[in-house]
Amino acid sequence: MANLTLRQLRYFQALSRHAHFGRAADACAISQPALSVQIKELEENLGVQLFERSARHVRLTSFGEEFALRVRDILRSVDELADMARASQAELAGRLRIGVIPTIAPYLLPSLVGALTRTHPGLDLHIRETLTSKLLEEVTEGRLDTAIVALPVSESAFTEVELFAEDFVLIRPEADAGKPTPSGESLRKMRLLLLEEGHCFRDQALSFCNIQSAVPREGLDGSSLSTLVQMVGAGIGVTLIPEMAVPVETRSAAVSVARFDAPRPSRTIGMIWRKTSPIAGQLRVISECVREAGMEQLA
Amino acid sequence: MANLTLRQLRYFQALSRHAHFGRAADACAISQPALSVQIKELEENLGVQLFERSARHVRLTSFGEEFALRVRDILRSVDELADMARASQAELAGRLRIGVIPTIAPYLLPSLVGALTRTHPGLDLHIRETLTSKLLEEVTEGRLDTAIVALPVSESAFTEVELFAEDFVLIRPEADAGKPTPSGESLRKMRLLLLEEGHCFRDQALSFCNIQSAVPREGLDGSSLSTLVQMVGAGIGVTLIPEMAVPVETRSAAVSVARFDAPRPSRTIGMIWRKTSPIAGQLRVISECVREAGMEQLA
DNA sequence: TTGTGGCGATAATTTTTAGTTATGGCAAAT
DNA sequence: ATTTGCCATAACTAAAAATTATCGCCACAA
Repeated sequence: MANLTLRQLRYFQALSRHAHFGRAADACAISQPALSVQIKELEENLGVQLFERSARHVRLTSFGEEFALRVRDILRSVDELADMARASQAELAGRLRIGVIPTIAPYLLPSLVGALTRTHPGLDLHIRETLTSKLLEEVTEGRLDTAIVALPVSESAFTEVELFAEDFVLIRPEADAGKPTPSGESLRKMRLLLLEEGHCFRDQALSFCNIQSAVPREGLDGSSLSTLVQMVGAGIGVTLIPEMAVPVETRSAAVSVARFDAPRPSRTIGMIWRKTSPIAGQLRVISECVREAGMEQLA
Repeated sequence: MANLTLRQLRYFQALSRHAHFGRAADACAISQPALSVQIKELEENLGVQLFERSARHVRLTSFGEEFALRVRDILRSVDELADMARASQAELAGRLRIGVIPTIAPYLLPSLVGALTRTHPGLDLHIRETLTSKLLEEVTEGRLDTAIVALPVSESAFTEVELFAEDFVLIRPEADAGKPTPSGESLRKMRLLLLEEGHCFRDQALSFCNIQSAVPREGLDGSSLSTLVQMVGAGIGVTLIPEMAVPVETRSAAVSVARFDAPRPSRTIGMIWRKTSPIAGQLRVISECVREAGMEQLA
């Protein structure tokens, strides 16, 4: 016994509406025998007569009437599936899950979220801030659509796009303002305050100073750039922060900002997503928005 | 562009459950390429990617997840259609619309309804009592499944089954009890009370008396057998009623019952339905119940 | 009665769709 | 570098659904 098909249900609906095989077949754009056969098979599948045929009339049986009610709902639901798909096709709409590293998020998100919701009102933004390793894991698992991190990530499963480069700047106590800017190497002799293990920026900073991250250090780690800057203001030491954090973090702290001479330390910020992501196209558009938001912050 | 099919939705569901083409294909009892192709066509139909395929994983897209929810409901509804059909197959269940003529209904229905609901609890009985002409029309239009009427009806679109014959009896004032039973012909000279125009029993009675129904008569028509009997009790005249009505109608009236000698007047009661009725089989079973109920009344 | 016309069923055939097996390619793992 | 697992593609076969042609029934008219 063959299976129930949507086609049969559609033909059934046409016939129940027209109560005439010929006209129903026309409505379905098929020949009358094709309709007859499909209706017959439908009835055989169900083991129930749906229509009563007499020489003069075609009429739904009482079972057929009840059947028709349910079929109507089913066909409507099916058509809605297609509608739903079409609606979701509207570019840049629907849920978008972005992960951002902590040394970018506080400075980039305000303008980024504003820009995205303004230009793409259909977007349902979900933002998650955490360390790079977790972001990569979540993107891999499909729990995030994309992440904004420092490049390179070098995972072959990901597409990487570069967004912008940002320099590192030295934050010193206010009293040090105007003193010559030390080199990376000479930072090793100062009390350099860094983020906790796991932050990519910690490693980037250490690398600039040519320090092995394995070297044990006591009590000099902060959990955020903001904390580090406050510690500098309290005279505990000096720190490095990315350029983008400068306006926010130095606004209300008694510190001075020093920029390095070339070769200036810097990092590249980029966006990544799974190469297999179905919204790769949309993500590329999003990445342009992110770049603009970043450039604006850096200007 | 081809159409969405239930098959595709079923395959989609399997794949969304197994997240693996090979295993999902097994579950559907088809080969892996067949599944791949159908899923691909589904995605092309919708114009949306439902699954994200990477070398290691198959995963629903976020659209796919939403899609899956709806698909689940749709497939359940479709399966229910088949269930519904199967359930309706249980003989003698579901709605049954019976029409009955007024000169039978009050006497037959109590025992008939009791018997039917007792022996076939699945039945949803709808009973309508009206004149034969209306019953025939409603059966023809499919608004009734069957009707209990006096035969013959002689409509080629109907199946007729004879149920039982019932005699006509003469109802006279109590004072006439024991007097010789008059012949049909001699009734013409008495004040014969009859039902209104339209009742088949009126015509049957007139025919027994060899009276043309066209003959005008003044003020002697009653709207029910009960009224006629009451009128007889009041000394207004005599009347004929069918045998089946005797126990009920003469119980509390000051009248006498006289039965005719052969050839005794009688009529045949039967059941009719459209030859094309899908429940012809069930109706034949029902007709046996009706016959039994009738015989019981006549006993 | 005897056409006759409308209408649905059936038959024979073709076209379309779905499925099979065989094979390819790619990324991950050894 | 090679193997392995897994999905996609190709070529081909089987099954399903159309098409056209035709039949048969029944109501209605001549």
